Amino acid sequence: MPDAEGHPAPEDMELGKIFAALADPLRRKVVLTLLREEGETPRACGTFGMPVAKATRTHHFRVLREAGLIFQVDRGNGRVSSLRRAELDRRFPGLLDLLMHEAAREAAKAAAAEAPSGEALASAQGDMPPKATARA
Amino acid sequence: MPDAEGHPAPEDMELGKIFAALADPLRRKVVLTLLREEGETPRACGTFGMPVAKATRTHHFRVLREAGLIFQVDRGNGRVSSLRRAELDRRFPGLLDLLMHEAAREAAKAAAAEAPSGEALASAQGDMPPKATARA
DNA sequence: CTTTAGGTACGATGCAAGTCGTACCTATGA
DNA sequence: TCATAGGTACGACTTGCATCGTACCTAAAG
Repeated sequence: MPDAEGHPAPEDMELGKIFAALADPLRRKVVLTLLREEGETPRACGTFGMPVAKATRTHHFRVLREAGLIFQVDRGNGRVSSLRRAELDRRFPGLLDLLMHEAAREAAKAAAAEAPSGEALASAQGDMPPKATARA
Repeated sequence: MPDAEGHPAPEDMELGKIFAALADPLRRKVVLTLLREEGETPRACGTFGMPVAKATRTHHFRVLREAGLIFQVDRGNGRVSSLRRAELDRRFPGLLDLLMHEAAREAAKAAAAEAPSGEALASAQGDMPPKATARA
């Protein structure tokens, strides 16, 4: 049962909603960013560089929140979002690793596209060790 | 690059399409069925018990095929579908485990709803060992 | 060869999702 | 106090998705 702010309890999270939320590339990027910056100073909602209007941004964050992926809390003026990592790892083990794995793969592919050294290209085609060698 | 029948190569599979395909409960059920019956005699398309019309079934199978989740091949009269398990395990490691884990959880939850023995109910709330104790 | 069963193609429809503009609310800061 | 920045609520629009009926195709069965 969700709380007043619309955060579902782990046992109420639905895989269908999780998948639907992560099907959108913008929302996937937000989760990835949160995943990478875990432990750092929490980000404000509008600092993710989403190329959409304010209202659309609110919509995307609501989808992420109601699916159970992120936790939002008011902080003075704005509102900060954080990944519900521990709960997600329990409820959907392997989900976040899947996202990280794909992000690493895409980063390697992008690197190979700019510096086609053959070696990087080959590793971009298959699977790769969890080592993100992004270049930008 | 997809082949003539619309099967994408592993390196062309997109996580967004995979998530979008698996966001639908009917399609998720098909993948789960294929996953459970791996190695058995291949199923025909229409034997999955989908409560939809023929045209709708074709649509769902096309989404699964074009996402890269299933492989379809004509066999005489009908057409049989099989899970692209090896390729999926390489390209998206943990994805199928995630589906199996959730299926086991839902099976345990359904069992607890009919036989509330307390023990099964407690295991249905948290995580559980990969042991599907479905009852129907 | 005709029938029949399994699937696809095409077009139509209803609904949900992504997008935006505008108005409104709430803290912070001048 | 007033202005401003960060977010939400609401309504509207557009696109895509799930659904279906119908027509058509192909192979097995008779």
